[in-house]
Order: sequence, then structure tokens, then C-alpha cells
Amino acid sequence: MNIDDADLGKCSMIFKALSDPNRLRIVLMLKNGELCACKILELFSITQPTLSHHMKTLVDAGIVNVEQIGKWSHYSLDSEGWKTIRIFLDELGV
Amino acid sequence: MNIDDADLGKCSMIFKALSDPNRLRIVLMLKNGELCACKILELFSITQPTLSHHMKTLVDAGIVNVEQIGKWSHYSLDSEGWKTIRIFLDELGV
DNA sequence: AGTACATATAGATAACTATCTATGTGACAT
DNA sequence: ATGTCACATAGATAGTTATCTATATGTACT
Repeated sequence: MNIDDADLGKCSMIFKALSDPNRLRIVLMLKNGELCACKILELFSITQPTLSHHMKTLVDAGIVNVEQIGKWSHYSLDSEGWKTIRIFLDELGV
Repeated sequence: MNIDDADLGKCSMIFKALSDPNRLRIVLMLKNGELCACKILELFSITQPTLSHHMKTLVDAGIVNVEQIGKWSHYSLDSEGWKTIRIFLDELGV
């Protein structure tokens, strides 16, 4: 198995998305299924725009899905993105 | 299994260390065993101080070991650190 | 049409990061 | 002791990020 520059770019983007403790808390909240932003916001002491920024980072990295339903944004884990870094770790043998 | 704030701090530090493509290249180089800094430097177009900075980031995060032998620094992957994020991913179920 | 609600965007600021050049440190050989 | 080699540290700079306040957008209800 070979990892090219595009893969490295993708992986580093995912790892960067995970480099913030607040974002780690968010993905842990999504572990048991989807949540809307307002529900996530209840459990934090950050403002709504800051949460919005974090969610965008997670979605752009490809590890969180977003589905618009009416005025709500429903977020859930995107297994494709997570698979990308699993492959990287497997390749490393760690 | 419960993940506390200290674990989150550790994980986010490791993920941050992995958020740079150059550092991903470095850990891939260490996949097959230890290397000294000068050997790693040969394969890059960065300066020696920049490499030194990257290695410090990886060591501080706990995913790379360093052993001083004479004037050489021998770097290798530290399985303990990698285990930490494996546990996080397992806990997430991704 | 008007209001309330959920979320996104704009713009500002302070903190952090990646990189460089220049210099310091510590080990080894001569 | 002197020079060389491998690496670390200091200091500077340009770019990025996390956070906030203020405002915009879009949806649903009345």
C-alpha cells in the first residue's frame, strides 16, 4: 500500500480538525447518533458562531456529515473520513 | 470506557502533531525503524532548525521517541502515544 | 407581512504555528 | 585546544486559528 501526497493532505486536514479539545468533545457527542447544532450548543460554554465554525471545520475535513432538515442542521459522524485515518494508522503499523 | 479532559488534552495534542503533512511524512519514514535526524533531513527540502522543531513537536506529543547516542539523535515511533489515539477512535466506534 | 427561531457569515483581535537566518551546545577526533 | 559534526535554541516574520460581537439568511408559524 502506498500513500501519496493527496492522501497526506487529506489525513493532515482530518488530524487538524481533531486538534482542538472542543471538537473532540463534539465528535464524542455524535458517537451515539446525530444531533442538531442547538443540542450540541446546550452542552458547551461557547457561542453559537464559534460552534458553527467548529462544525464547518469537521464537515470540511470529511469526518462529520450535515443534513439540513427545515431550519435544523443535523450532524453525524461520516465513517468515510474516519476510515481515511484508520488506513493511515494501519499503514504505519501503530 | 470514559474519556476525561486529560485524555482529550492528550489526544488533541497528538492530533495537532499530526496536522502537518511534513510531520506525516516523517512518521512514515520511521515506520521501518529508527532514523537519525540527519538521515531524515536528507529526504526533505526544509532546513535543519525546522526539522528540529517538527521532531520536538512529535516527541512532546508522545508519538515519537528520541534516544541520544553520541552526537546523534535517534528517532523512532512511540507505540504508547499511538495507542492513545487508537483508544479514542475505538471509543468513537469509527 | 411579520415574528421567532436555527444557523451562517463578516469582521476584529489575540494567540499560535511554520519557516527562515544566525548562533549556541555538546560530542568526538586529531 | 581546536575544528568539525549533529543538533538545539533564539529571534523574526508571515500566515493561520479560536474566539468574540454584530449582522445576515432562511425556515416555519400565525
